[in-house]
Amino acid sequence: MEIRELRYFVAVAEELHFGKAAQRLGIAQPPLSRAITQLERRLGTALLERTSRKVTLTEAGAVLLAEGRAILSAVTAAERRTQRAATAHPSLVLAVKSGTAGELLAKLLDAYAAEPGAATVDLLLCEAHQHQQLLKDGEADVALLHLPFDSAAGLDTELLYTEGQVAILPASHPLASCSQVRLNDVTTLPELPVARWPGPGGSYPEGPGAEVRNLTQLFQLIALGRSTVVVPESAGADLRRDLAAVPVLDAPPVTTVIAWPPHSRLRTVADLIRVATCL
Amino acid sequence: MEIRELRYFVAVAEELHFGKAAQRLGIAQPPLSRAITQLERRLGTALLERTSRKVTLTEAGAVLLAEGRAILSAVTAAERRTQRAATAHPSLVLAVKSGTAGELLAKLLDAYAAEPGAATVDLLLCEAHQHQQLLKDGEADVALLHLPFDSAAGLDTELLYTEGQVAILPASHPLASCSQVRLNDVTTLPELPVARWPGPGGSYPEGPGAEVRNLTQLFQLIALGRSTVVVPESAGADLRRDLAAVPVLDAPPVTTVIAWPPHSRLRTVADLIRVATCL
DNA sequence: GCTGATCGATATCGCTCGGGTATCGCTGCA
DNA sequence: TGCAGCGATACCCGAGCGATATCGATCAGC
Repeated sequence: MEIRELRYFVAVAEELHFGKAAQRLGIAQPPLSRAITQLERRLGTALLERTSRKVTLTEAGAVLLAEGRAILSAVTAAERRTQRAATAHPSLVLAVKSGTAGELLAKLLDAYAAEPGAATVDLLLCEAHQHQQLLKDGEADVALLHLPFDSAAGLDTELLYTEGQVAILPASHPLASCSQVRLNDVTTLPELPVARWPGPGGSYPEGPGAEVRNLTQLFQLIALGRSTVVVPESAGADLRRDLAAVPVLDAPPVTTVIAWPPHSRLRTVADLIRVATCL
Repeated sequence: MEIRELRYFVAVAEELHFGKAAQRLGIAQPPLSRAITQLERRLGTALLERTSRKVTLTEAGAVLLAEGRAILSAVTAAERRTQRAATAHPSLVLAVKSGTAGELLAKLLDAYAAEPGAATVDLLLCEAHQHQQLLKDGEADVALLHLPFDSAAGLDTELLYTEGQVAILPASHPLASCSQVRLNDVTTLPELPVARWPGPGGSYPEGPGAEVRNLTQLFQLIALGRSTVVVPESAGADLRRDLAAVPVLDAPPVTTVIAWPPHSRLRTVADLIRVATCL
């Protein structure tokens, strides 16, 4: 199986249309048809059911689509990482969500900078849920992420920090004076619907709450008495005066982990991980 | 970058000899030289330093070797999994070390078999440290492994079971009557050197202890008063009469996890994981 | 029920490129 | 200094990839 064939197959499997896939690939349709047929012959199994009106994936095709996407990511990652390793002083790209525990990050960067032979660290600010793809595509070398919100599937991780969650409420709200609350107390307030974040696909889940993209927006809304949210303790530190943070007893703890692709052998990555776990 | 080029590069990088690599690949040396040169030109970076006497990897080459091996594994895995998905009733291959907690495994298999739409489960008995490669090569769909002994790098895992460790001693040994011991007490007995297991490479670490491959061999040795070992509690259950198990207070706990490749989308794997975590 | 549009498959051609053999040039060693 | 080992280069041939033209099947609309 060759990368070219895989790239072609993934295009067709995603478009479910030979013509459009060929256009996307910048080739004509007949060689695409032929390449897929040949791939099927090599594997000895049908990947697509085609009539002249509709193309659908077989079971085997669905499996190959998932594996193929991962392989294509790995290939672009390999190319990028190889090229970056060839530069004179390769920098280290650390992917973090904007809003990641500022103190931890500052301490980490300081401690690593003090290491002998430390590389320049480039921060790659990304949206939530994006870390994983950045690491798999080779755009980042290492990331800080928050379980269970972010997925660490297929990544190596080391635990850095565990914290509870707090509810952010308008300072004037009756619950704001409680010393602790339960999840149900805050998620079921009809006057303060819990805000919604974009999911992995970038689209918002259904619900009554407002759609927000970042903490500033969100805190504004809460201060206006229009919403509420449950966030990790560190995100609720240093609040505006008109907001209050109340520990939520039964919210799942949030774990900050440092994550990297499993076959990374860069000394700089290893150093950063060592420093991070010793903080 | 094409798979063919990657396969060629990995061969040369491993052999560090164009002639031998060409032989291993079943092609002549000149096209191999040319393919590597072309790969270097495409990536815009040198991968190998060559004189007419010696070939060495550059930094970039070392990175590409690591990434390339992973990609080649992923490709063979994709082929295998695609072909298996095409069979009428794909079975589920579960990789376990011989000696894996028998009771847990039996319960798991029983519970899964009771699931509606359960697939046949093929057990793939493997050596320690082999699981990971079996999953990455697509020979197994899911594995039971023991942290921190086995590495789960790049795999998704779910925790199943945590247990302490016990020292296995001859029943007649003075320590055998203690209710608990410390690691130091048993690992520093000059008359009973701790047995050695083969490492990830299949070779044995240095040390005074005997080399063993399985528990039966080992228990035999211990009964003869020639060795001792620290193993998870479950491996020390149902011992021969001439052996004793003593809890080791400060040995790290052993965690049995179920592990699977991160982009597995097989319903049968998902079912097995669900059953396993609900045991 | 016919007709045209849509879409994947097939036929055929030209050219690129991968693989082969022969040979060169460099290097370390006797 | 001559030889052996090894990678690079030169050159040739055939497989395979991509393009164009065309076919055949299926569905929509009148």
